[in-house]
Amino acid sequence: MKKKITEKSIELFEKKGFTQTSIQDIVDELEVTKGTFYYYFSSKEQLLMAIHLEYIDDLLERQEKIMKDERKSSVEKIRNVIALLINDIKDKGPSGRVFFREIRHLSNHNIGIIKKKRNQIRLNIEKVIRTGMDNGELRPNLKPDIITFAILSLTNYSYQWFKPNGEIHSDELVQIYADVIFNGIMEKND
Amino acid sequence: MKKKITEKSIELFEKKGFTQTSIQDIVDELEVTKGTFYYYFSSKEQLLMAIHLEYIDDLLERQEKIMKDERKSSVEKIRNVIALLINDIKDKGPSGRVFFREIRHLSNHNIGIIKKKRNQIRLNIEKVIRTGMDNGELRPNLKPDIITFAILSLTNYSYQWFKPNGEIHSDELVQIYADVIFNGIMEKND
Amino acid sequence: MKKKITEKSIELFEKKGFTQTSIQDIVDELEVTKGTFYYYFSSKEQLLMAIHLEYIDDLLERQEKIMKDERKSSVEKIRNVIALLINDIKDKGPSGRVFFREIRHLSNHNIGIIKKKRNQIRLNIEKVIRTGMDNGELRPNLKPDIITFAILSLTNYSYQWFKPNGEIHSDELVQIYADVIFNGIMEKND
Amino acid sequence: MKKKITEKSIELFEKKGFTQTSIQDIVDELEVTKGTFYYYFSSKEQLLMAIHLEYIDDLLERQEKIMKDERKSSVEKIRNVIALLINDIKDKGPSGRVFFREIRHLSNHNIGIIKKKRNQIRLNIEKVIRTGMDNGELRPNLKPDIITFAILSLTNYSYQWFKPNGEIHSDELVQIYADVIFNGIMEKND
DNA sequence: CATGAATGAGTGTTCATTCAT
DNA sequence: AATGAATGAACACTCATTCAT
Repeated sequence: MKKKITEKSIELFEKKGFTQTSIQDIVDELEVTKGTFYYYFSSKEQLLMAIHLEYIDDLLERQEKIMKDERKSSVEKIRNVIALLINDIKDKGPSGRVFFREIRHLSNHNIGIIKKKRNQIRLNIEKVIRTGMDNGELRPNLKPDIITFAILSLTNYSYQWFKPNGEIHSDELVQIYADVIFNGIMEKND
Repeated sequence: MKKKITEKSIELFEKKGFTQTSIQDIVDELEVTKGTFYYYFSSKEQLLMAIHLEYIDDLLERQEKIMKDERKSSVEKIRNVIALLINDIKDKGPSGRVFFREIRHLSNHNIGIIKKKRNQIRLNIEKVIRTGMDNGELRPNLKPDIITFAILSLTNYSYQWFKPNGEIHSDELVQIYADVIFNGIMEKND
Repeated sequence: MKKKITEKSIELFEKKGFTQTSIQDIVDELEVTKGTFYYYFSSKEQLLMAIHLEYIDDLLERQEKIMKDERKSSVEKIRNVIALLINDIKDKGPSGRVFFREIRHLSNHNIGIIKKKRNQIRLNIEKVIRTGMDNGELRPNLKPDIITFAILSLTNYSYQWFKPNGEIHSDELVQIYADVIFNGIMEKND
Repeated sequence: MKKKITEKSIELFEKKGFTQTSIQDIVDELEVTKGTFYYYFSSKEQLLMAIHLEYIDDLLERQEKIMKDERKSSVEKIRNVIALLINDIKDKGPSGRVFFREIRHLSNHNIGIIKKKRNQIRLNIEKVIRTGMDNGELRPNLKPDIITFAILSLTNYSYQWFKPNGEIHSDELVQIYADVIFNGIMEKND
C-alpha cells in the first residue's frame, strides 16, 4: 500500500504539481480513505521527502558505481554519467520531473539533506573532470566547477523537453550531447 | 501601483513560489488591501500572465535585434544570444526564475501564447545554427534542433545555480559556456 | 441619466436578479463609472426602492381611476382590474417581475411602505367584491378576502409563465381568467 | 447531520433568501464548521438542488397516486390536487417557499431537471381537465392549458400570503378555492 | 489497518461604498 | 457632474490534519 501510494502520488504530482494535488486526489484514485494515507505517512511533506530520497539515493549509488570502475578513462566515465542522467529521465521520467520541480515544498531541514546528496553527484563529476585534466584527456585550462554545471544543465534540463517516446532516442541524445561537450560544434580549420 | 504590485509579486513568487504566495501576502507587503489588487488585476493568474508576457516579449525583441544584424557571423550571433540569455538572469533574475518555474500555473490558453513565443526564440537559434553549418562556420554533421536544446539548457538552467553576485562574473560564464559549446572540453591530439 | 440608470437596472435585475447584478454591471452597460451611480442614488437599495415605488404608485393610481368610475358595475370593475394587472405584465413586464421578486431586498422600513400600497390594491378589490355581493351581482355567500387573494393569485402569478409575445394574447387571457372567476369551470346541469 | 443541514438551510433560505444566507450562517446555527458542510455537500448549489429534488419528487409521487385512482371522477381529482398543493404549503411550508423562490439559483442544467418535473405536474392536471371536458363533468369550451395555469396560480401563489396558523384553515381554503374554480363567483339568475 | 466525520485556518474573489479631485 | 483609486467586510470553497471507532 505504501508503494502504491508513492507511485500514484508521483504520477499525480507530475501531472498537476505537488500543491495542486490534494491528499484526497491521491486516495480517491486508490479507492481508499484519507485515514489510510496518514497511517503510512505522517504528512504530505514526508511523502514528498520519501519520493526525493528514493530518487536521489538510487542515482547516487549508480553514479558511484561508475566512478569507482578503474578500467574506465575519465572521458568514458563522463560519457557514462551523461548516459545515466539522461536515461533516468527515460526510465523514471515522472519521478525525475517531480524531483526537479517540487523540492521547494520540502522543509528547510529536508531540503538540506537532499541538496547535500545532489551536491555529492555534482562533486563526483567535478572530480573526474579534474582527473581528466591532470592526465591529459581533457584540455588543461578548464574550470571544472563550471564545466560540471554545463554537463548537469544539459542532462537536468532535458526533462523539460525530452520525450522518451518521441522522434529521437535517448541513446542518440546521449551521443550528441557527449559529442558537443567533448568536441564542440565549431568546424576546425587546421 | 500596478507596477508596484508586479514588482513585489515577482519578488515573492521567486522566494516562495506562485502557489505559496497569497494575494494577502502581496498586499500586506505593499500596505494596501485586496480590493486594490483586484482593481488592477482581474485575477492572480492574470498577474502571472502579465509577468510572463513582459519577460518573454522583451527577450524576444532583443534576440531578434541580434539575429537581424547582418554584420555578425553565425558564431558571433550564437555567442551574443548566449550572452543575452545569461545576462538576463543577472539583470532580471527574479522574473526569469518566475518565468521558468511558474508557467504551469497559467491556463492552457495562456500557456499556449507563452510557449509560442518561447518556441520562436528556440527556432531563431536553430536557424542561425543551420546558417553556420551551411557557410562552413560550424561542423556540417550537427543536428540543429538538438544543438539548440543544448544551448538553451546551458542558459536556462543557469538560473538554478548561478548567483550574479557570486564568485564568477556573468561575462566569464558566457565566455566559458561559449567555449564549451564551440570547442568542447576534450584535448585535441594532432 | 437617472432615468437611464433605472431602466438599465430593471433590465438587469430582471435578467440576473437583484443580488446577482452589481453596480459595476449597471454602470459598465451605460459606459459611466460607479461615481456617477452614487451621484444619483445613495445606495443600491434606494435604486430598488425607486423602481418599486414607480411601479406600485402607477398601478395604484390606475386602479383607483377604475374604482371611482360610477358608471361601472362591480363585475365590470373586477374585470377591468384583472385586465389592468395582466396587461401590466405585458406592458411593463420587466419591472413587474422585479417588483414581485426583489421586494425582499428592501429594508424593513421600505418593505412596510410598499406593502401598505400593495395592501391598498388588495383592499380596493375586496371592497368592490363586497359591493357586488350586496347588490346581487355576486353570490352572497363568498368570503371577500379569500376571493381577492384568488384574483390576485391569477394575475400576479401570471408573470411566472405568461409570455406576452407567445401564442396567447393578453386580451384572451383576461377573458378566460374572468370567465373562470365569474362562472367556474363546471358544467351546469339544470 | 446531512438532514440537519438541509433542514436548517431550508429554514434560513426561507427567512433570508438563498443568496443572503451564507454557508457560515448555516454552520454557525448548527454549531459545526464549514468543513463539515462541505463534507456533506459539494457546493451551495448542490444543497439547493437536493432541497428542490426532495420537494418536487415527493409532490409528483403523491399527485400521481391521485391521478391513477380510477374510482375518482375528474372533478374529485382536481379537488384532491388542489388540496394536495395547498396542504403542502401548510405541511412543508418553508421548503415550498424555497422551492418557488430560489430555483433561479440553480445551474441551467439543474433548472432543466426541476422544470421537467414541474411540467409533469402541470401536464397531469391538464390531462384530467381534458378528461373532465370529454366526459361532461366540465364545460366543453375550456382551454385546458390556461385553466391549468389558473389552478396552479391559486395554489402556488398561496405560499405568498397564506399563513397555516392564521385565521383561516387550509381545509377551508381548499374548499373556497375549489368552489371558485368549479362554480365561479357570479350570482346565477335563472 | 482502515474508516469517516469533523476541524479550522486559509484562499481567491466580489462588491457596495467612499472620497479626493 | 463625473472620475477612478481604494477600502474592507464578506463569500464560497479547499485542504492537510486529527481522532474516535
